[in-house]
This record gives sequence, structure tokens and C-alpha cells, in this order.
Amino acid sequence: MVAAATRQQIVEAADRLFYERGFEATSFADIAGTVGLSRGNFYYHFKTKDELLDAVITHRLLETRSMLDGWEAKAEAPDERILSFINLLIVNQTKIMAHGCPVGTLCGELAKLDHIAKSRAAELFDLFRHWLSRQFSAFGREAEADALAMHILMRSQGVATLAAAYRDEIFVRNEVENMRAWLAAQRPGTPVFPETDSRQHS
Amino acid sequence: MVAAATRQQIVEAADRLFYERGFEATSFADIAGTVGLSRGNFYYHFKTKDELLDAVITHRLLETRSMLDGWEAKAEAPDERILSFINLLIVNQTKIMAHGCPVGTLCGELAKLDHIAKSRAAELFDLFRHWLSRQFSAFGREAEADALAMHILMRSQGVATLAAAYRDEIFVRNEVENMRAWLAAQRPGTPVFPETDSRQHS
DNA sequence: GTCTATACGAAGATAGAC
DNA sequence: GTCTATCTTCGTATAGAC
Repeated sequence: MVAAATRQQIVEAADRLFYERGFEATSFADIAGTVGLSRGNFYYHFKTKDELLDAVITHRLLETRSMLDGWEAKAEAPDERILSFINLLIVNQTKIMAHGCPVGTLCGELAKLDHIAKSRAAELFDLFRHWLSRQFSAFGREAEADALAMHILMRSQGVATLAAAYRDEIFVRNEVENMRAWLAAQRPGTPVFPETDSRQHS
Repeated sequence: MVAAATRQQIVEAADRLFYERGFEATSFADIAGTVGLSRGNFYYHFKTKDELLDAVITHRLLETRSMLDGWEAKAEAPDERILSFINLLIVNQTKIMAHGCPVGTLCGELAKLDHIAKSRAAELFDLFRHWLSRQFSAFGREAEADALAMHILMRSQGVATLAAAYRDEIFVRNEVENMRAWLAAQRPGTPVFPETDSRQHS
């Protein structure tokens, strides 16, 4: 096996296991076992666990960028693009109910460990934040674009956390519907009454 | 030292360290060092780490119940009581920006570890959920009380996660303000327009 | 590039003296 | 009830053969 290919396999296995079990709880032996490598050979590719974590974060950053590019290519309208973000909670529902949001849980774990890579993991949030912010600007909400981006990011994090705690599909569907309604109400010039009701529905 | 007092000291130290560093990352040596005990003596009080975790969760459940009772005693009006919950994000802002929400992060970690105590930790969420639900019922929103409770719980989790990732006080204040506005809009009979605007403000 | 063998330290847990 | 000493397991990391 070519080194680059093996390395890639390791990164992808680590990516999955870090998400499913957490960074600290995943051992080199777990990853080596998944890939079908010996523990010894592992160190030919990654000298330390932190180096591997860095590669995993880089991998996630690339994948995230590619996903955001895909959403941009798929729709011209900024609100349709933002809907792609909201729909991620549905698309990844099963995984999220089992393991939470990959970004939120990694950042949370690294914060508690006071890990050097904490700020790099937060770049994953930044990717979403700034992409969303650009969409809200294009939506005609330049002045509040960043706050709106943070708001919807906040909601997706809250939904993911409670989805994992309760494994409740109906809750997820409800909140996704609330997010869609909220988004519709953000359109400039939309009459606030009576179509958009800030009152929550069950 | 009386056994019960030492035990209580251990539980409180573990409670703090589990919150600050996480359950797995906290060793018996850390806790013993904090309390000023030898590692050996530790096992006189708790035979396993899981037993200690159980005691910590029990302790948190008691403290949470007592806090909720306090909020009920302090205000008759259900919306004022719910405001106490929202204000928790401000009262505990410093800790939350450093370590996230104690409930959300513990549930998240135990979920990844697939730990037996996961469901017990989720009882902490249940305490808030059902208390909030009762307040929304008293507020005149019986039919949607549980969904409203989940919604505000979701928001507080999302705010806590992003607060820890960005350590941004202004974001927290903004979102707390949004939560208050949302709550005001939940009062039955409140005109939706023009006072309550579902549009987000920066 | 991959393997086996092994060093080293950390952490959970136990035994037995005081 | 608290201590010291010790056992065991596991996980990171290294050395060196193939």
C-alpha cells in the first residue's frame, strides 16, 4: 500500500472514531484495528496522537468547505442555501441522535482537555459561521448578518445536543420546522403579521 | 474526619473536576489531591469510578431540584420563573464560556463513552424540561408546554456550546435578549404585531 | 512500509499496616 | 479512616527485524 493511501485510511478511520467515541477515548489500537494495521506501523504515518488529530481536523475542514461549495452550487438564492444548512439536521439525523454534532462535541471535548488544537477545531465553526453570514448578507440583512449566522448555528447546536440526549425524532423535526419558519421571517420586507408568527407551535 | 463529611468533600471535588475537565480526563489522583487524601484511602469511600459518578449525578440532581424550588419560591408568575432559567446563562456566564453547560457536556461525554450512567445524567435534563413544561402550562400554553420547554432548553444548550467555543460575551447577551423577547411573545393573547417581532435583531 | 517486541508511564484498583 | 506499597491493565511511543 502506498503511504499516502494508508495515511488517508488512518485519517478517515480516526475521523469516524473520534466522532463516535470521542478523541481521548479512541486509542491508536482502535484505529489500527479498524484500518487493519499493526500499532507499530502506525507511527510510521503519525508520530503522535496530536499530529493525527491535526490531520483529522484538516480533513474535516476540507470536507466542510467542499460541502458548503456544493450548497452554493446547488442554489443561487441565499435562503435556499441556508435551508441546506438547516436540512443537515435531517440528513444526518441518525448520526446526530447517536453522537451529537461532530463540530460541537469535538470543540467541547478539546476545550475541557485544554488542548492545543481547540482553536483549530473552532475553525470548523468559523467555516459555517462565515458562510452563513455571507448568505444572510446576500439575503439583504448585511447589518445583522453575523448575529443571524450565530443564531442559526446556535440553534443547530442546541438541537444536536438535545437530539443526542433524548434521541427524539419528533423533537428534531419540530425544531427544524421552527428554524425554517424563523428563516422565512428574516426576509427583509416580509410582513411580520399575520404570516410570520413569532409564537412557537408544538 | 467523619466518613460522611469526607465523602461529601470527594463528591464536591469530583463534581467540579468532572465539569471542568470531563469525566474520563479526571483521575482519582486529581480528586484525591484536591481533597487532600491519599489515593488508597479513596477506595474506602468509593469502590469504583462509576460509583463516584453516580454519587456526583445524584448530588447534581439534588442541587438542581433545590435551585428550581428556589426559582419557584422567588416568583409566582410562570414567565418570571422561566426568566430565572434564561438568566442562568448570565449568572453562570464565566463558567459556561470556560466549560460549557454542565448537563449538556456530561450527557454528551457519557453518550460517546456509551456509559451506563448516560440515562441517569439525562435525568438532569428531565428536571429542567418538566419544570419548564409546568411553567408553560401555568402560562396558559398547556397544549404546547413540552415543546416550548424543549425549545428553550435547546436554545440554552446552543448558547452554551457556542459560548464555550467563542468565549464571546456579546453573543451570550444577544441571545439571552432574544430568548427574553421570544418568551414575551409566548404569552397567550399577546398581539403578534407590532410589539413582538419574530425578526431577529443584532 | 509493515511487522513483532518492548519500554514507559498513567490510572484504576487491592492489600495490609497503623 | 487513613496511610504506603503494590498489582494490573492499558495506551502512547520506540527499536529494530523483515
